[in-house]
Amino acid sequence: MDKKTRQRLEKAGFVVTDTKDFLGLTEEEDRLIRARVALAQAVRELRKRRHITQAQLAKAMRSTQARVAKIEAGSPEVSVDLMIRAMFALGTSLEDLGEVFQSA
Amino acid sequence: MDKKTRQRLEKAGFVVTDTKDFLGLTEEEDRLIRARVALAQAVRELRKRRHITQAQLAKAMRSTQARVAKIEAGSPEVSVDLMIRAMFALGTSLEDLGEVFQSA
DNA sequence: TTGACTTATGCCGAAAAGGGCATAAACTCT
DNA sequence: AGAGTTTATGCCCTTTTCGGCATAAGTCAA
Repeated sequence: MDKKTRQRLEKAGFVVTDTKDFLGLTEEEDRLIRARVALAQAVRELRKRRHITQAQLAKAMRSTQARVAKIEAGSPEVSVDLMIRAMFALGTSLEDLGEVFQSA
Repeated sequence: MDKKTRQRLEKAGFVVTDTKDFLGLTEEEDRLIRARVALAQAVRELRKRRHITQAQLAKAMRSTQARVAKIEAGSPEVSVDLMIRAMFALGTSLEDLGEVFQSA
């Protein structure tokens, strides 16, 4: 949201905030969630770029299609470990994995 | 190990390899382990730089001293999630976290 | 050396995360 | 529209990971 829009909204009586403040997250929780969301997106984008289905990725990482769907959805019931395994199964280097966190 | 040393050893009949090949790890497994080791080291170094004990870090991240010891030991029974929580509790940014992976 | 402090290891029961499976929902192509 | 494919959800049971706790082992200063 740009500054002008924000000022216009605030003038109109709205309270403009971000998800972290709105949900009352600590800085640590916020970072963890941002990292998870970034990983989820990265997995989906990379998988699509490779032109493979969730089922194929699942096989490559010895998991299931259902799990991959949950990974990409950023479901809280999947661990960062599993997300990273997905990234590696897609051929991601440690270098590129690092960038995913940095872009979060 | 530098090239000269390696050649000397091979001439003497030794087989020089790395842990990945020796243990027969896949590329994915190797990357995951390297990432975990790098995280473990990063937690310990950062904690020491902050001059706090394992117990203090444990409290900050709502875990236990025993867990922190296992994190720093790179124990397979601790998840990457927990390691990352430790890094964040130590004040690490997403930017810096990314670098930890890249240096692995 | 002994006593405080810190770190390492092991065990337990509880909670989280995983795979397997079924099936619903969404999307594609003819 | 309907069949085929891909993705999303939910449930169950098993495995993994967790905190809590006790205690061993290591460190260091008095």
